[in-house]
Formats: sequence, structure tokens, C-alpha cells
Amino acid sequence: MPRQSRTKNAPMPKDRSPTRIQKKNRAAILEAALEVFSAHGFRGATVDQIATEAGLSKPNLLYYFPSKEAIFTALLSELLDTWLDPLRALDPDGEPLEEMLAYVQRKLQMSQDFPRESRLFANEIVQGAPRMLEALSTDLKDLVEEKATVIDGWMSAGKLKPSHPKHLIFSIWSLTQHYADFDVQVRTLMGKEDPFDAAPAFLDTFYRRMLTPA
Amino acid sequence: MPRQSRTKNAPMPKDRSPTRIQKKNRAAILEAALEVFSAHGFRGATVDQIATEAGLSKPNLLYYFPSKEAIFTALLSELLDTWLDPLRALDPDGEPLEEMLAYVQRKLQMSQDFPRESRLFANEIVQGAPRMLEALSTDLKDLVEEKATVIDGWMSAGKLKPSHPKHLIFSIWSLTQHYADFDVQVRTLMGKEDPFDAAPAFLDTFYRRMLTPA
DNA sequence: GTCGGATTTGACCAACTGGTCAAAGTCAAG
DNA sequence: CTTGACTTTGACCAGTTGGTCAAATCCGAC
Repeated sequence: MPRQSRTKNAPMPKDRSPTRIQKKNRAAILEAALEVFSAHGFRGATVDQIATEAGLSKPNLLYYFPSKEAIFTALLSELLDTWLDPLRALDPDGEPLEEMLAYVQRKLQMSQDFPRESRLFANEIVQGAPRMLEALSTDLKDLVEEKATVIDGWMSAGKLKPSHPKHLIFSIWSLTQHYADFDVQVRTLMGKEDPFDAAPAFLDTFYRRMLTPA
Repeated sequence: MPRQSRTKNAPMPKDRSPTRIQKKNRAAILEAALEVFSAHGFRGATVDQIATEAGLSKPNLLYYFPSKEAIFTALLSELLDTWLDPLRALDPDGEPLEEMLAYVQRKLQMSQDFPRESRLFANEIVQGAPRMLEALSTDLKDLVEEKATVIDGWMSAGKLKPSHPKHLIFSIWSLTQHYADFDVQVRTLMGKEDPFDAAPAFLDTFYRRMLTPA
């Protein structure tokens, strides 16, 4: 891998107001990058693949992002926010059981609608999250801490059957993202039946039994 | 990537009874391959890395396995069997609830004891399982079909609260493997507390509430 | 229409990677 | 201690890949 010189070289689009072309191409690149990175992981993806998928030549792509790494991190930070929206929407003032069940369904819906995003994160985290640790230990950690406290409050108030709030959150991520991340496996084993047909009811039942107070 | 000629070339160890050295080196290679492939995925791993980790030179390693691909598939097929043991051990004649709970704990134990194996499979499946589809749709599918039927029987007999057997099995895989596959994330969010301290009780509670008949 | 900045690209490059080969070193059975 | 099979390795090779550069082309504001 050639070391990055970044001394002279092309000007690279100013961070002034992006032109029409810049907006279009950056979007195309990120969309292509999502497609390719989610399917092959960071190392398995090639810049050429992404460029072709985006309808650009490789040097042209490198004109918009200085490196493969830069594309990847731009993509991650663009998506992480959206990815956490369902949890952010958990309302401390709502009805506890319904809030939890709604969260589960929102998260499941995300897996169905955005499987590539799910797999992008899965790929990265399984391999030790070398490019995400920062975000995990700040943004995500704060959010989880906050919502775990809310859930803990609900349990103490007898609104939810008690259990370990953080493990509960992990379980929701795990169960919902499984349908996106392990899609091939799940579909292979389900045969003709679409996993997403029965999944919503299954998870609703699961968490209702788990959380409905006595 | 140079095309594979495999016409003439080294004799490659006979499939006769392996010598002492062959046994040692093959084992070292597979152990090294597990370490490297599970951490970086197939494409992210290099033959050099595996060779170094195994304490061999690259050509020496290539003397025992004809290609990177061959190492990988040898590893997969060696591990898949063990990986499915916990499910295989589900006893149709046992006490249903206890059988299910015991299965969950066995699977969780596997994630704790063999996280690299879990991540190896996770990496492969997230990327579409190009080298595992065969095994998934035969061995695994048969096993799941069989055990799902057993579980269905238990539910019909009122021994377990009813739900979707296959989704139930997926949920067990998902929840237990999550602790291995997403280890970095889970540990980051749990802070000092070891996830595996509370996980057994959490999952026991979870499935007890889910499955205990009325 | 023209002009300067924004875009695009063909030709390259160096590092990396999977794999090959012939020669050299080792080992164990006779 | 020989000898033939088993192991090991240094030197290579070709294809891939991330990234660079100078020159050419395009575009929109004046």
C-alpha cells in the first residue's frame, strides 16, 4: 500500500457550498460504498468496485474522497446517527411496555428496510471495530447509559418485569439485526417462507412474555 | 491472483497415514488460520499472516494446503460439526423446558469458550456465506428441520408455551452468539462488568418467561 | 463567448498478495 | 551410514490494489 503523501496534488473540492455535481457524486459514491462495503467488508472491498458501482473512474472517485479509508469513515458517521434513531425515540414518559414493544418493532423494521447498513456495522464490529471504537465508546455509550437508566426506572416502578437493562437492550439489537446480518442463513433454513412475515409477531410475543409485569 | 495450475509441482503430503510432522503442522496451520480468519475474514486474511502465526514459511504452508481457499474450507468443515453439537444434543425424550434452557446455556458456553469460531462463521455468513451455502442448505438445514419438529411437538403437547419453533431457534443462536460476535461492542458498553457474568441468568430468565407453559 | 475554477481521465507506480519452483536440508527405515 | 521420501526455503512471478499526476475537458458566472 503506497503511503499517503498528500503534499501537493489536486485541490479537492472546497468545503464551500458544494456544487450540484459535487452533491450528486458524493451521494453516488456513498451509496456505492454502502453497497460494496456491506457486502465484502472494508478489506474485501476495492476502490475500483466502488467507483464502477458509482459510475465514476477511480481517479475521479479519489478526487472526492482522499482515500478508501476516508470513504468508509464518512459512510459510518453518516449512518450511525440514523441507525440509533429507534433507540433515541424511546420515550421516558410513554407507557413502558408499549414503548419497549414499539422500539423492538422499529428496530426490526430497520433491519428489514436497511439490511446493508446493518451488515456494514456487523462486519466492522465482528472484526473488532477498529474504525468505530471511538464512536462506540462515546456517542453510543452515552445513549445506552441514558436509556438503560430509563428502563431501570420502569422496572423499579413495577411497570416492567425486572431484568438486566443493558442485556435487555443487547437482546433487542441481537434479535432484530440477526434477520439482516444472517439473512442468507435464515432464508436458507426457512425455505419459501419469508422470515419477515412471522418475525414481528414472534418478537412481540417474546418481549411481551419477557416484560409484562405480573 | 495467479491462476491455479496444479499440474506438476510438489507431491503434497500423501493421504496415507500422516507423519508426526504432518500432524503437528496441519494442526498448527488450522489453529493459526482460525486466529487470523476469525479476526479479518477470508479476504482480509493473508497467507503470510497465517504462515507466520503458525511458525512456518509461506511456501512451507502451501506445501500442506494447496491454497488459501483450501485452508479456509478445511477449517470450516472441521469446525461446523462441533459448532452444532449443542443443538444435536437436544433430547426429544427429555423434559421440554429443561432441555431448551440447557440448550441455551450450552450455546452460551460455546460463545464464551470459542468466540473465534463464532466470529469465523459470523464473518462468512454476513458476507453471504459464499463458501458455506452448501453446508447450510444440507447438514444444517436437516438438523434444524428435525429439532424444530421436536420443539413443535412439545408445544402442541402443552409442554412449552407455543411460538414459532424456527424463529425460536434463531433467537437462541442470535442471543448467545451476540456475546462472541459483538464482543467489542458489548464490552465497551458494559464497562468493567464482564458480560458473561450476568448473561447466563439473563438468558435463563428470558427463556423461562418465554417458554414456561401457563 | 470567454475564462478560471471544477471535473475527469489515461497512464503510471510501488506495495502487496497468492502461488510456483528448483534446490537444499532432514529424517527414518534398512 | 545410506538412501529415498519427506520438509523447508529463497528467489521469483504475475495479477491486484490503493493512490498519484499532468493534461484535457467541462461548466457557469461575467
